[in-house]
Amino acid sequence: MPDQSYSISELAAEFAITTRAIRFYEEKGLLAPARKGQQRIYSASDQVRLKLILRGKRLGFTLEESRDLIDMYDPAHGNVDQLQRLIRKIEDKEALLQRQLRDIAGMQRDLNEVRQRCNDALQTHSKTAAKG
Amino acid sequence: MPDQSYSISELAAEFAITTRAIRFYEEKGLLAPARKGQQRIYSASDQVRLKLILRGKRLGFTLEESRDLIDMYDPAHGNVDQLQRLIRKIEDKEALLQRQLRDIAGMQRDLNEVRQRCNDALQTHSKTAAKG
DNA sequence: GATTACGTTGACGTTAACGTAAAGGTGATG
DNA sequence: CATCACCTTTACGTTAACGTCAACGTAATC
Repeated sequence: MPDQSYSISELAAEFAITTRAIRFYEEKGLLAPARKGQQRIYSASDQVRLKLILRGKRLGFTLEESRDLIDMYDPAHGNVDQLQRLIRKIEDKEALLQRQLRDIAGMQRDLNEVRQRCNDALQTHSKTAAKG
Repeated sequence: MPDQSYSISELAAEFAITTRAIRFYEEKGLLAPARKGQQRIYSASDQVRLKLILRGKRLGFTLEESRDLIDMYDPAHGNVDQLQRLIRKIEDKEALLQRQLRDIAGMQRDLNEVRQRCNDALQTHSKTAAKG
């Protein structure tokens, strides 16, 4: 039995994107679904790849970056040289993620500060309304 | 004394971007530097705004989103209604950041797994080389 | 067998975020 | 005063990531 399969519109619905986007990802080499005649048949691993693409997007990665990242998953690692280069790429990405963590922390601090000021202002408003 | 001021190329150098980009941000309403004749003079607060713009970019925000975010900082909050809407926007952004945190964590797990496999493969290679 | 629902491949349009000249102003310097 | 080094505006070019038709195939259904 084939593990599981999806039509293009099923995947589109599941991830709330358009079929056009899915075909576009294929055009860019991020997906390579099987075919049944003309029609695309997506496997479970295709679905996972799509999930990874969208996660990459949420983190601000380009499709090309996501493709590179996803390509790391398959063991296309031939020789030692390639493996070492792959490790360097991984470490680069990890450094980027570290920076994003710092950026998020900073932005969270800033947002909390603004919210605090908002709440203070609301307090003032309610007091004014009560006393006025 | 004016706190501190920068020319456009000084800012560009500091943040490793082009002057074109800085002017573009102004065109889009994210910056509004003072002028000395024709020339732009950037204040310390302009420099901070630019820093915030770039942080937003690193987190995958569009310039418009960053502009909205940065506009929150100034207390342009008039009435209660506006304050409450601002708080909702803040909470939306915070939810987005939470999701990014989860995404980053997931990607870190994935990268570590791939790195592990790489290292294993390298081990195998070195053993083969030693024995061969 | 015509409609409906789903799929396909082009191909052109659009938006964001700049890049890249072009053409010129301004102030110090050899 | 000519040459830099820096600045200005205007304007067209570019890339990514799709959106939006158009024109068509196919399979089930009324």
